[in-house]
Amino acid sequence: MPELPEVETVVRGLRAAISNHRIAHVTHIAPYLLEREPKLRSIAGDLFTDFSRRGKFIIANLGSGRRLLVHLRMSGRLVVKNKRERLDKHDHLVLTFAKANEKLVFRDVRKFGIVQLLEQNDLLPAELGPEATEINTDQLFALFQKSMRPVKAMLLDQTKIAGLGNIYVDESLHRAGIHPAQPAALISREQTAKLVRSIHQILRMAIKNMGTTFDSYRAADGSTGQFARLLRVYNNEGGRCGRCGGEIVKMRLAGRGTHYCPNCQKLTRVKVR
DNA sequence: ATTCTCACCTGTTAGC
DNA sequence: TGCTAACAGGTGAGAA
Repeated sequence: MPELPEVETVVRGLRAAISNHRIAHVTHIAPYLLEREPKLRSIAGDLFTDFSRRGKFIIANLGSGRRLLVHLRMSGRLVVKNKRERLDKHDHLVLTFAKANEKLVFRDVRKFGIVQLLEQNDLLPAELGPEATEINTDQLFALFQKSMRPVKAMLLDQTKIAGLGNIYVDESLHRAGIHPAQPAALISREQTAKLVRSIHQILRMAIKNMGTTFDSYRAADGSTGQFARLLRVYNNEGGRCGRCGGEIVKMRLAGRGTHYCPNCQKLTRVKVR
């Protein structure tokens, strides 16, 4: 569910709400979470100093020098609530704070999400490419040159470029006029430059709109993202293309539902321009 | 080495 | 109405 703009929005919300909050209690720990992270209880007494993001990982820096790492995967949520608010059956972890009247609740219907504690010198559990917000044409073009994989598969590969997911890949490719199945190595430098601009613009707008909520995604204060209404192709099968008036179609590619405009995103067998 | 498919888990929706 | 199958914002392991 959450991609870079959603995760960034959550991180900003956490930063504003619970920076410098000391964790008093760790409760309602779902057994599956404790199995994956046996040291989870040891964050009791520690301090949330600040929050950051790398790709789709939320990183909570702790006073002890450790980091609490959260990945929301498909259906995870990290929401700050009033201490007295009732829990849901999918709330799998609750942190309460020493002074404030709030609690931090991790909810995850599908249980794909990850909560992990990193010691001071531990690396992130995944190797990540450059941030999608920061990648430049040289970097992306060099990646593209090396592979004939569909460009969509390349953009979804977090080890190559970090932060994009299914929504923003489809939106970026549409804005750049590139077919999702276009072999990466057949994309020109000029097209790559346009794609980089598209990625940056889409992500900037999505962050400004607090991300995209269809269903489960929520910001740290529980609010929904407003970017869904600005999507051009994602979830818009049968709709009109904003660039040419053509019909948006949906296909399956890289194992994912893929939305595009066949009229302005054409496959080419050779490198053009 | 690279790339693809499936599995993970629960809920919702489309189709019969 | 009720059942079943397919699908959902992600990614890791194992197979090809």
